[in-house]
Amino acid sequence: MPRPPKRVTIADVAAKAEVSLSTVSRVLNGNVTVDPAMAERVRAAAAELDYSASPLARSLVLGRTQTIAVVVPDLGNPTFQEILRGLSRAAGTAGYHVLVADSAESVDEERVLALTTRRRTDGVVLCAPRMDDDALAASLRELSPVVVVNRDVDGAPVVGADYRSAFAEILTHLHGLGHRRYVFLSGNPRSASNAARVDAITAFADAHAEVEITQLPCGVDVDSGARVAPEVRASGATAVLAYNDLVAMGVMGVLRRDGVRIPEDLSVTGFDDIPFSRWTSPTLTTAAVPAEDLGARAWEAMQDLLTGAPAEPAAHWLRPVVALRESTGPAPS
Amino acid sequence: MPRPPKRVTIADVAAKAEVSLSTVSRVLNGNVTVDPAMAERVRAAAAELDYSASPLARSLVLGRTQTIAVVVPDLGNPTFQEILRGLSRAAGTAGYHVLVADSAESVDEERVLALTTRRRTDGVVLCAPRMDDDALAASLRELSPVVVVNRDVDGAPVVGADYRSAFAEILTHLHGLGHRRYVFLSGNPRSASNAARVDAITAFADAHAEVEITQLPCGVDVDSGARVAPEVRASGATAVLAYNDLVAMGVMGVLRRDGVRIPEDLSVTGFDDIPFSRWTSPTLTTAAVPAEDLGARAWEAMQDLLTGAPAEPAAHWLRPVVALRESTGPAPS
DNA sequence: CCGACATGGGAGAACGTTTCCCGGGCGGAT
DNA sequence: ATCCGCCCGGGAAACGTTCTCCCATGTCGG
Repeated sequence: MPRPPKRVTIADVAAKAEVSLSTVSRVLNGNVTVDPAMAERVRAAAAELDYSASPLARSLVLGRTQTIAVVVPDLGNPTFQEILRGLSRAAGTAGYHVLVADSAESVDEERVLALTTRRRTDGVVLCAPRMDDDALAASLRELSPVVVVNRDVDGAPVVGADYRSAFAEILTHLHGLGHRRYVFLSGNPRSASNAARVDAITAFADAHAEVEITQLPCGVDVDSGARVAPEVRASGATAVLAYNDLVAMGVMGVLRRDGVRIPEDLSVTGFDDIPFSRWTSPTLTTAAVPAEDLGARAWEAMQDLLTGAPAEPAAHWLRPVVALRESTGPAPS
Repeated sequence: MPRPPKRVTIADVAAKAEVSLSTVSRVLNGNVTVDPAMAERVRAAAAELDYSASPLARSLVLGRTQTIAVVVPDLGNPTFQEILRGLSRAAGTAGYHVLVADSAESVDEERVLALTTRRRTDGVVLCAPRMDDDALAASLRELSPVVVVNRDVDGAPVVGADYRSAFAEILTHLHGLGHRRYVFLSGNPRSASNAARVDAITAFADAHAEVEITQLPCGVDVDSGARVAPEVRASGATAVLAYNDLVAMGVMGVLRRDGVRIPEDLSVTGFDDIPFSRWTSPTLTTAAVPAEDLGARAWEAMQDLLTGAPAEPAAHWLRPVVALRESTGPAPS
């Protein structure tokens, strides 16, 4: 007898307990009062048959799936991973499941993924969406309820890190150390968090006529940082603003190998405060983005939407905290 | 008129195209031949109404959800993240969705998560399950189809990295450099990948009577490595086998600060070949675990199960490749 | 003692699909 | 020309729930 893969259904329980389907449902959901003896019989039967209601059928009739979708541009990105982690754990404790989709940085994929995953879930969290403002605005309507992470937009609750002000803080720190010539190693040009850094730079340059900030297209990983090291030296800048810690480490690695002293000859800053930044030599000045918190907050926003809580599509901007370490020092005279 | 959130259903399409529900379904699924004119009418109506079938209702009647679940002990772990990434992308291109669950290293959670997520999906991928052998064997039966990653077990396809032989290779490398006294900084005692390392060590010690290997309970992150640095120095070993790259970096950071020269005084090895290991000073000898590949392979195994392909519950062990770098050198005489 | 009302359980519709089963129409063969 | 068979499309069952309606029973008050 190989396998009767017949799942046990509510009808089986009803038959065993000698009651109607309705009663089984009532007992198991506990909404209304049922005769205690009967209820006990039902519970016993359910336990004996190891019955649990089919989530599918349940979802179909109830119109909710107890699941939310998360669309991420790249699951390999540590920041998104942490956001996902925070989100997943928060949602998990609330009894919700998480469907994750990796758009592989493709704008088209992102749109269709959001749409298709939305249909099997109760809501969507868009992580740093890459699509342009118009497409995003249009999407938000059909995706509702939807929460957006790390991108400023109207029409949905927003949760994000305030890269702009954290980056400004780093700039101010360097300025205070006497630096006047900076080079910024930029990341993904279409990402909002890159734009936020550029904003901070522009504002800073406008406010301080004496500073000169050049931008160098780079990338987001260690290898990218290593690659641009020669250009950094050639730039003549005294301070390097890396897009993130990985880039900073890449550039520092090569520079040190070439005999450049950090921070005596050149100051370097990172961003994200990944664990290693405490252990590089020199240790890295950077800003800690509360990514896991971000995920948890995103869940809260989603939960509010789901439970129809007071409609306040507000934006929550969490301020990264800047960690000053050894890789920044006074500008060489 | 705020919102008639009435979803467009197959009946709407049928009405608009003036055919029966059955015909709409037939046209849209394209299984059987339908009168071309009729089919065109149906397609036009569907397009106009922007109709797409409810995945829920579809799943209910079809008995499959086009979704698989992945249960992971900790989404914060870079290895699991990469596995998830590979898995997610592979499944995505095959039109499958991925439900992810973080068990937060809890054995109980792991079991119930696997069970509940299984019910809303077509199969489960268990990543490095923490539960004991008996519980796992029992679970496998009720979870089927199921694929297990990074843990050796009967009763399901297994995909994993061969930590054991890679670790053995590192040991052999150090032995060839003249090292005889080793200290191993162990990770999570209940994880299978830690056990694999211990296996390799035991076998190596058995085969080489002259070597002495002590174990030091440590952890899996940078801070843990930094913490045990004093004990490492006190041990008198000439080679340190860190559980992974993070630990290696932690311990190297503190040792170098204390004036220990690496590799002249002490050789250090890591594991995982995270991107930074190429950029630490000295660069780190380690082994590259093909985690993303692992995820892709896990999907392939699952797909075979799903499509009822030739039943070969084989185990695929991917061999990590060892990268010899600057952190290992001849034993001090 | 009878009627009114409360209470609790059963029957069945609904959720939105897919697919089985037939019936009807048409073409080919005898 | 008639019959047989084939093919296409419609009706309805099925998937496994929840929930609304309605009826039956029991109780209490007049």
